[in-house]
Amino acid sequence: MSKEITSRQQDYSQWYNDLILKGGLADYSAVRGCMVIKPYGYALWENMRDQLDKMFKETGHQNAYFPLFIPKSFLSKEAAHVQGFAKECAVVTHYRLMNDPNGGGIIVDPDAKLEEELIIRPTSETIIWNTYKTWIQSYRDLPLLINQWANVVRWEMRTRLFLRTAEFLWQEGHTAHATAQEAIDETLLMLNIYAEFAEEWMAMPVIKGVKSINERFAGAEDTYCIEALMQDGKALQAGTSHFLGQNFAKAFDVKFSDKQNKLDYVWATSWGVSTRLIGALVMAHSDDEGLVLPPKLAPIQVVIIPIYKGDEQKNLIDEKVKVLMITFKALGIKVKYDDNDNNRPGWKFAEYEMKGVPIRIAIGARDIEKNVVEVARRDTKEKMTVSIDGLAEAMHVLLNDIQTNIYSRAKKYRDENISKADTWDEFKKVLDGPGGFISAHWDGTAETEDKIKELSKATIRCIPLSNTQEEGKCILTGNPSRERVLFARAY
RNA sequence: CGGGGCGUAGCGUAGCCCGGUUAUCGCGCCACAUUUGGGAUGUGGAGGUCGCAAGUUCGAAUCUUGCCGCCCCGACCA
Repeated sequence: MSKEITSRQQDYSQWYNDLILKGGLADYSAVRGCMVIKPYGYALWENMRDQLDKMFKETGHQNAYFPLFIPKSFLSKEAAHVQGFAKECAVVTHYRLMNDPNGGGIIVDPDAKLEEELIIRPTSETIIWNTYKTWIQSYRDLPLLINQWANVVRWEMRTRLFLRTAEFLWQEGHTAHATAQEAIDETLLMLNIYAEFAEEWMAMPVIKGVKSINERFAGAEDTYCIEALMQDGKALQAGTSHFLGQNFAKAFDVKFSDKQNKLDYVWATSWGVSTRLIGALVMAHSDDEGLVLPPKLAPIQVVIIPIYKGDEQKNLIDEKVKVLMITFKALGIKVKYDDNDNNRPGWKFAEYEMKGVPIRIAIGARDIEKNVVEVARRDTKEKMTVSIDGLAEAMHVLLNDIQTNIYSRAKKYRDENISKADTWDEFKKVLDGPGGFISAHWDGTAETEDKIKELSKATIRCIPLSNTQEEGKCILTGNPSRERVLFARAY
């Protein structure tokens, strides 16, 4: 009983932290707001990254890499952009250290002050558009479809493991197009890729929508997003895709000649998802026993645990498992045989439950006699006896089944937690009760949105893309409204 | 930045109010043995700038002052 997890009901935040720390995904570090991603957590990120990368490449994007440092003057070229990020920038002012002449150890050399300060990128639009200026002259250079996998820094006041860290890993796509329509199509294409990834790989249902002006990315014309619902009834933005119009092209003077030799500014998009997705994944499926990972992303899909008395039995099991492992791997199943004898089976059972491994197989001498194994699935905690013949195929099917099951479970929860509210009282009642998404009328003004946020801490998560038009009255002001939007308290 | 909590071995803790042997206990770690179908047991062992600094005192984990760090809640945000 060395690793107790706080229950969700007792303290949801603590539960979340326990899962991350005790599940071996990450650790706190010596640096405020920055975490260490441990091998198991990083393996999960690699799986997510690899799949997304594949999807980006399938849609014609290429990877590139731009500098970590952004000259201060670049950031201020797009007015809205700098306003959005100025308050959370880490700034490099010097380039050298020296021994303190007063014996105080190492100090910053005052003579080594940079002429122009460098900002550690909070996002890379500016450095990238400064570069695109030199890459784009003609419509023949378009579209330019680039993605970058990188780390970025945002000096957040309050941080949380994976959900909001001062430094985080992400990908940022930055594309340039000849027409507005093409850029809008790209924005939506990437939004759909994010949604597909969230639903099919993370098994996490999301709502696609567009942000209100208040919630829009700094420098964008339109911000699209996917919004997911966590088990505590709070929403989480899982990915964003921005139509940037010609804002950055104008700020960085990026023009191209069209077929008629007419000069025009190019149209831009940017889109990103981050290690925050790991936080989303954790909160979407896990329970009080630990993580529950979707098979498609789990670093370990099947763990095999031997149960034996003495070397003779152990050897027998080893032989059997060796053959099984080959059949598992042939089907592309990520399997681990844990025959470490430091820990007994019971300990391992608990440990792999904590780590969210989708399937656990226990195999002992008496199983081999009967040509069976014990299979336990993490999502339902169900145990069953399965024949060794065709085991890999059966597990392959079961992994798919688990993937589908946790998706349906999450979707059922999500759907049950979308409520309609037509009055302020109803609205507050849901928020202070179960939470979740609230579909409500809003008069469309930023002032009202701010007021609602101030009064209820709920924000407009998005205006769903497939929204039905419907006459109604704003829940706060009673002013006329043409459609409902989704509110929630959010991470 | 405001509110709350915390800092003692890798982790979790007792001791602090009321200063006084060698700083408590559990987990983990190392060795050996017995074990292995839901977090094993025994025996032996290693491991400590009590967050940092100054002060009070014969004597400080304990009292005083200052500082630092972390976590949780809120404002900011992906």
